[in-house]
Amino acid sequence: MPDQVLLIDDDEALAELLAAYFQRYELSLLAASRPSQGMALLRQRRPQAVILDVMLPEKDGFEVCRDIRRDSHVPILMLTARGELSDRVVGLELGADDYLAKPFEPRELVARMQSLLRRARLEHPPGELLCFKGLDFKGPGSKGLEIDPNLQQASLGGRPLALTTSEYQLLMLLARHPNQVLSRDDIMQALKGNEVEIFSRAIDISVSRLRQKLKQQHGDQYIKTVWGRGYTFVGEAASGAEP
Amino acid sequence: MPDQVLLIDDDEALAELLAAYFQRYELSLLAASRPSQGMALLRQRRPQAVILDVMLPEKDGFEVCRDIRRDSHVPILMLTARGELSDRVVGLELGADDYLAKPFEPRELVARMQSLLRRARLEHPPGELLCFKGLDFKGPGSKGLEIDPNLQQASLGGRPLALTTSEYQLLMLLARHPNQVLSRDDIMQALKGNEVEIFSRAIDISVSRLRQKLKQQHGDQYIKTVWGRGYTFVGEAASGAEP
DNA sequence: ATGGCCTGTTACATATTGATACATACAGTG
DNA sequence: CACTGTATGTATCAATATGTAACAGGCCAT
Repeated sequence: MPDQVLLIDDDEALAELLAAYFQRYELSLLAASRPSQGMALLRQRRPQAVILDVMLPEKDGFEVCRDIRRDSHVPILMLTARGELSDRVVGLELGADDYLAKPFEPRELVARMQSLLRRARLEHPPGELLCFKGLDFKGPGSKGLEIDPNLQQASLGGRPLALTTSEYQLLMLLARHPNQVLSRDDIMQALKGNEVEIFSRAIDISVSRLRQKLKQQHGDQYIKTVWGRGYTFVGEAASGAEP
Repeated sequence: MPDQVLLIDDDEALAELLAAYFQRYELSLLAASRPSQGMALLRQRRPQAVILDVMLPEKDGFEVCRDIRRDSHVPILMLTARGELSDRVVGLELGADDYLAKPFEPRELVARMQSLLRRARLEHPPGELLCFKGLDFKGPGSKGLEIDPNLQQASLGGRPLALTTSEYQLLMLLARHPNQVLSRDDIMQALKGNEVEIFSRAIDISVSRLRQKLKQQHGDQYIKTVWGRGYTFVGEAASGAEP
């Protein structure tokens, strides 16, 4: 079953062109020329991704993006006017996942769309619980760290952690790559998307906050700093249920 | 014996170019133009690393990457389309170890490959605890030196050591080559890569600091100096868990 | 608007690392 | 053995990287 992509753009010619193009890559295109129609299709057909033009009748693409984000995490690729970098920044903040400046090569759109779809599929390993052994060898009752992607909920030693969204995402990212160094850049890319400031301590701060919440009476931590390179999650995977 | 690297890419010209280039750096190249061929070579020849293009016939590089990861930890360097940062994210999810955007300088590919190979040589098979008998024969309670690659944690006499990243790496390197002289150059290569000053006392200083942290009341030390040649780790391996 | 939460920035405290400098150890010389 | 040139040990300093408290702006639900 091919992935379905919803295009919201009033350019009918583009819609036809893309529909033909997408077929070659086993993608099926749903086209909506107006936002209201797009939102309706989104609810009815549940596409795997959305392509959203910035210039639209009724309301602009940013508002539509925000509307979509209110009740869906569907990947959104925005078509921005040529090189409007500020558009990209705004879009980012509203939750878009990628951008492409008009005019573009259809091939590039397909490539980026495939990339988005891949990412989305990867990020939704349905229901798989991530478990790691406890680090404090003294306490026998400790159940270690558990991350539940369904509930977006992590718990330590059986007690739920009150993590914010970004803290949860950071923990998830790290935990899915145990014993692997992730550079600040990698983390930025994964969490924030492409357009990011080179110099920022944002990641350090997030890690610091996450560590504090993960630190119950342990001296030890799941997140280790690799000086000059980045951060690493250390932890032995534990099978779902405890013996 | 040179390291063998497997290239999976349908660009024959690139394969030839790289083969010639690699020779100069004592690397040998195995080329496969299709994923199926690549997987076969991977099983037969057991290369030390893999270079994987994203755009491939049959199936894309991401899928191949995932396939490889199903039964191998071999280091993978992915060649991504220009600037596709989201590809980088996806690759990360799938377990690739490094990325390079096309087009690239062959020299850069070689550099990154050497870095990957070095890292792979340094790394210990996951999960295996390195244990050495205690050196102080007076104290019977001593549990000696233990290095846990999972937790990136070394402990002496049962007490965890507070080692910095580079101290831990140095200890790991030495301990993985017990009773073998490692020159300062070897150590530099292994820990820092090629981009280092020829003449530097950095290693001596690191060894000095590591020795201080390893020196609990012992007069004796795990790390011996071999005058004019380098350093050696002396220690009798002890079986994994002690009662 | 108001207040609370989330998140990034600024600013400063610490930690890590390598260079310099000097003390000491070693090997070779007479 | 004393002397010399070189290698090594390590204290101290400086540059850079990281940790985190305090602050501020944005967003959201009243």
